[in-house]
Amino acid sequence: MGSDETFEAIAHPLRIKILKLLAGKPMGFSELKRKLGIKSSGKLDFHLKKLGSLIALNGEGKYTLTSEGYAALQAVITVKRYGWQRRAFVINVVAYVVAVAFTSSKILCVGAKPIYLAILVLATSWFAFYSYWSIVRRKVFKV
Amino acid sequence: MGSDETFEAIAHPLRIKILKLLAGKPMGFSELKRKLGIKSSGKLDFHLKKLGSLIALNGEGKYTLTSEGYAALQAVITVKRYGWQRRAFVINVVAYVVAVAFTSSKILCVGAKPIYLAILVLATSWFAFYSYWSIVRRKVFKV
DNA sequence: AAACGTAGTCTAGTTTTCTTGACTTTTCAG
DNA sequence: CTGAAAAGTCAAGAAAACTAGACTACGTTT
Repeated sequence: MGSDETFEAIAHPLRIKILKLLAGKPMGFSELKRKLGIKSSGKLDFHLKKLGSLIALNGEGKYTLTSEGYAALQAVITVKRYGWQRRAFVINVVAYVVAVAFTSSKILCVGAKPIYLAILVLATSWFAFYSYWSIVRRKVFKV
Repeated sequence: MGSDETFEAIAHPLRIKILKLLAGKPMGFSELKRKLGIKSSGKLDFHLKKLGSLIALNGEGKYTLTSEGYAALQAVITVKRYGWQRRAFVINVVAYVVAVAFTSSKILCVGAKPIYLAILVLATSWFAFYSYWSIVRRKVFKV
């Protein structure tokens, strides 16, 4: 499934709902129909087919998200929450902070002096500020 | 522009082409028409309007990408190249490695013993392996 | 056997999206 | 001033997306 088709697959609200429901747990045809509150079987059939390789049937004959479907849903949720651009920034900062915290704890374990921790904290602040500033300067975020 | 509308805006191949062209340089109406190889003005007009806040007119009356449009295009390109899921993984690992490299250099500057560097390298390997493994185990990537 | 629930398919019609082509308006060179 | 190119607008038709509801098939319950 190319990206064109993926974007098209999630361009309809009902299909996003389906992805969200299936992220909760695998479901059969009728259960989905009930949870979505739709009366027409044809309608559900139509949209399930549009979802293509984002969903699949498991051994018990229930619909599940494929890895592609799970990832597409994550993308929708992230974009809804942060917008397209903020995403990369948030992920980067969080990853850095986690990494530094982890590193700090390792360093402290072997009895390093607190100066190293201070340096890490300063480095983190600098990294966060610099990242933010460079993004602001490039006017990447909306105002 | 909400994410639903953004997904819809880029759900058509021609509109993705327009974004790509405008990423190259700002263009006027006729130049876009020529580059896209379409004869109908109405068609171009229609799709430009669908793109909504992803594009805007600059001072010279040429169409340009807004920050939102640029970000949407980046998303399309990234999805095309890596798929939905690999993206977050790649960003995280790269961010971690950069962060650790940066931290290492700071630590070495103040004359720390090489043991700290070794710990960082081990931690990095562990982080990379663990991330990869947890993703593989959850079958997030396609095979 | 009859009724019920699940899991759909199929068709026909509605709505929305997309495309065409004719038309307008502005700008700018000759 | 005139003609041509740029930059659109608009209405109408074609195409695609969407929906409703009837229909099938199969296994379970009564």
